[in-house]
Amino acid sequence: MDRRQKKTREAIFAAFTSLLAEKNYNQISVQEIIDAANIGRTTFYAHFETKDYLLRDLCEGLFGHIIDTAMGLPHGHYHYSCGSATDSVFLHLLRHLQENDNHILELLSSKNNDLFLRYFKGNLKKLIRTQYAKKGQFRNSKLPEDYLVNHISASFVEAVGWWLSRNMQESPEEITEYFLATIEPILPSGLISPSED
Amino acid sequence: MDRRQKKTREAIFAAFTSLLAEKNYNQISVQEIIDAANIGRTTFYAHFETKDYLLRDLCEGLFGHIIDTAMGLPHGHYHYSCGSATDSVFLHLLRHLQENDNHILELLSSKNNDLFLRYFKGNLKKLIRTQYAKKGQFRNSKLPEDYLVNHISASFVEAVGWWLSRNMQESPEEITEYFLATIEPILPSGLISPSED
DNA sequence: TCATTACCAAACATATTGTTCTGTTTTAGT
DNA sequence: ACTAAAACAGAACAATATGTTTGGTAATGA
Repeated sequence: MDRRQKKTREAIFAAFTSLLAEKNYNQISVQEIIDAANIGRTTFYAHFETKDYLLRDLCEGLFGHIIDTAMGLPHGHYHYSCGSATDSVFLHLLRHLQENDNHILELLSSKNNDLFLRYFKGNLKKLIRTQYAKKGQFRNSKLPEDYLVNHISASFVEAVGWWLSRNMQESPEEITEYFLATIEPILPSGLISPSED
Repeated sequence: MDRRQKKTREAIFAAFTSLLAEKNYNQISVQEIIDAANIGRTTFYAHFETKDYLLRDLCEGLFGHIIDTAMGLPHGHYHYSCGSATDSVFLHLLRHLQENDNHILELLSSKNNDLFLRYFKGNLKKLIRTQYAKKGQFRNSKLPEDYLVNHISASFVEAVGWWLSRNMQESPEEITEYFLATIEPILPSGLISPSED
C-alpha cells in the first residue's frame, strides 16, 4: 500500500482517538478530525465515507487484531482450565489490553466506551464460538448455544468494562478469576475441558 | 402541569420514537424531530436543551417507570424462587415489556438498541441491588458485590437483547429460565432465598 | 376576566456536511 | 532517472443543521 495512504490513515486514527479521549463520539465533528489530523478535507472523505465508517474501521482493526492473535494461540496451551485461570485465553486478552498496544485503552476508557465495548463483544463472539462450541462444551447445556455464546461474550466484556471503571486496580488474574467464577458453573462440561495433548 | 406542555412533550417523544424505528440515533436531526412532531423550532429547545437530553428523558421515563413498578411489587410475592421462574420479578419485567406499553418495544427493537439497553441496565442495577443485596444474598460470594450487581444486570439486559434479536419467538417464561440458569449457580445462597412470610 | 405562560413563525449568524474543481507532490514501476 | 498514476492540499460550493433572538398569538389556570 502507498506510504501516503498509511500515513494519513494513521494520522486520522490518531486524531480520532485523541479526540475521543476528551469528548463524546457524537460531539466530534469531521472538521475537528480533519484539523487535528492536519489533512485536507478532500483527503478525509477519500479515506472514509462517513464518521461511522471511520469508527467501524478503527474498531475492526483494533479488536480484530487482538482477537485474531488470541485465536492464533496454540490450542493446547491456552485452554479453558479448571479453577485456576493461569492459562485462560481470557487472561491473555486482559494482559494484551493492559499492555495498551495501539492506545486501545484510551478508547475503552473514553466517555462513552459502550460504543467500543460493543464492537469488542462482536469480535469476541467469534473467539468464544471457536473456543468452546467446536469442542462441544455447549452440547450438554439446556441453554441454546447462541444464547450461551452471547452470554459469555457479554459477561467478559462487562468484566472488562467493570475493570476499566475502577481504573484497573485489580490484576488481570483477579479479573479472570471473577469472570470465570461467573461462567464456569453454567458450562456442564466446563469444569474439565481437557486440552487435547 | 400545563396541558400544552404535556401535549408537545408527548408529541416530541412520539416523533422521536417513530424516527428511531427507521434510522439511527446519530442520523436523526433535531429538525426532523421538529417537523415530525409538528411543532415550532423554539418550542423544541424550550423543552429539551439538546438531543441527548431528549434521549435521556425518554429513557428515564420509560425504564424508570418499569423498574419502579417492579420494585413496588410486594416483596413476598415476587422473590427469587428456586428452579421454577414463575414468581420471578424478571418474568414480571419481561411480561411488562411484552405488553409494549409506551411503545417501548419500538425503541428496544430499533437499529441501534444498545443505546436503550444501556439505559435499561442503568435502571436495572437499582432493582438488582435492592432485590438481592439487601437480603444479604451476595454476602457469601467470593465476588465483589458491585461486580455481581453489574454482571446480573448486564446478563438480564443481554437476555432481553437476545430475545428481541430473535423477534421474541420464545415465551417470557423461557427467557426467564434461560436467564436464571446463568445466574442462579453463581449466587451462593441463591438456590434458597426464602420469602419472608 | 386577566395575568401568565406556552406556543409559533421568521429571521439570524454560525457551523457542518459532502462534493467539485484545480494544481501540486509523492509514489511505484520500468 | 523518467513517467504515468496516485494521493494530496486548498479553496470554493450549495445544502443543511444548529441554537438563539424577536415579536406576536393563543391557550391556560386561578
